[in-house]
Amino acid sequence: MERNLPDFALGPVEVARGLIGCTLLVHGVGGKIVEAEAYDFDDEASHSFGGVTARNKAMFGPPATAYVYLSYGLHWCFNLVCRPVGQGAAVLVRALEPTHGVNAMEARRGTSDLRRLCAGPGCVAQALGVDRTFDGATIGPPALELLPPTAEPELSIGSRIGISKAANHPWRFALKGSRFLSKPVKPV
DNA sequence: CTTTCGATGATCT
DNA sequence: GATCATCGAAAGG
Repeated sequence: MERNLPDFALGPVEVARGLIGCTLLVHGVGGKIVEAEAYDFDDEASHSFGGVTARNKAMFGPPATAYVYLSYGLHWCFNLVCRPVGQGAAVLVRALEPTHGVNAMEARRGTSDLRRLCAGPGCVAQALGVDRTFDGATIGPPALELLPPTAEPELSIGSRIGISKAANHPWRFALKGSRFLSKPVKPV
């Protein structure tokens, strides 16, 4: 059964689920998405909660564009914008299984530990060379490519991590059994 | 294996 | 002035 890219006409929870198993490439470098979290438009934990600001305005742009922000003053984090249009819903890409351009990623990350190369949102952005210049960018070659899964992924589902508000929603999705996750998914 | 903590700066109140 | 969708090193079991 052939799988497709997630339908960005759907909300962030469906898109986050659908992104697992897709391949994300930035200028040809990246890997298979094994972990993603949904941030909805009416979600207290979402940067969009409370309306448009200078930082989050890309979240309110068209679906299938990027929202990139600086976390803790140190780490870039990469999101994909979803419907509803103009409401600020997005999916945070949290971990990849490295497949393309491993040498480049090792150089950027300063490690050759394959397992930790893209294990966490800050690590993903660093490995792929993502920074503020990608904020608001539209998905499409050559800079930003998203390829569909080659097989039906089996999922693990858990609560989002690293947040203090609205932490109870089961909006963290992962490829079951992957050893490239930022953290294990707690059993339901 | 786990928990704790410092780095570091933009953002928002 | 407080918070923060993080990371990695260090210390403890």
